[in-house]
Amino acid sequence: MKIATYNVNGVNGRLPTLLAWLAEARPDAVCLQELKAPDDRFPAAALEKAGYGAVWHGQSRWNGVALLARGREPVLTRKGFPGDPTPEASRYIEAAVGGVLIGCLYAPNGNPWPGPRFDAKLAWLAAFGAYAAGLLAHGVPVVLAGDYNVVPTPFDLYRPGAIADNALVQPEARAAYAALVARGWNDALRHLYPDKPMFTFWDYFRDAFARDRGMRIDHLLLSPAVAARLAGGGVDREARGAAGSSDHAPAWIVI
DNA sequence: ATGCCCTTGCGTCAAGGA
Repeated sequence: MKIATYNVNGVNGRLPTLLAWLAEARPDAVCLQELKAPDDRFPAAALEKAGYGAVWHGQSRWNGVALLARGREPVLTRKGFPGDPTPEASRYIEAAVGGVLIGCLYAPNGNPWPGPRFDAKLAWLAAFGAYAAGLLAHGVPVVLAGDYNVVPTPFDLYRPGAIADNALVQPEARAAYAALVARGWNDALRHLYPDKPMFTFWDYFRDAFARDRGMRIDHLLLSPAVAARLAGGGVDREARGAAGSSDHAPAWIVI
């Protein structure tokens, strides 16, 4: 079973590139973030034609998350999570696919730092961490995949010490992510590739992708039951290089 | 120190992104 996460940066604007990637990569389950579309403009028909069932939690202009499943319908378990400090923002959707509970998340960016938006990011990450701890306690197979908007360590960045005033690299944000891993969530791609950066994002500025000035901010965290079955993973960098691409690349695992 | 580039919306610019 191949499970992917992809911040599409506009699901309608990117629909052709999304469909091309789905046909090429053939993931069994996909977490999408930054739909930038309200519920009634989610392209469910086009995705169904491509062979994917879907559940979604949209929002006009910003945020928005969805879960796709190839050849079946995801079994929706929740939109949003208990304790979310900003439930009006569509940042979480969760569904069961093929016996695995999958949480698809889009954490707040938190810029500019410092300030209220960064404080809101920390509050969201703390609340999400508490919810995730509850999932772990159930002992069921869970994958929490999405755009965490955290560069976990300097190694996950094109140049250690770069963008030091950015919300994505602040110690408090890194501590929130580290706390998830410390509680028992397995950072799948870092586990598989301890010596490779595995960037998932390159900004649109300054030819960042061509110069490989990237960062790793999209993560798949696995509960112990899933981590024990981890068989492989990667980042589809070529998707980032396609014309009209999102600024993120898909990241994926196989269990 | 700043902007670069890109998205969506009822829009001719703003706000958010990271």
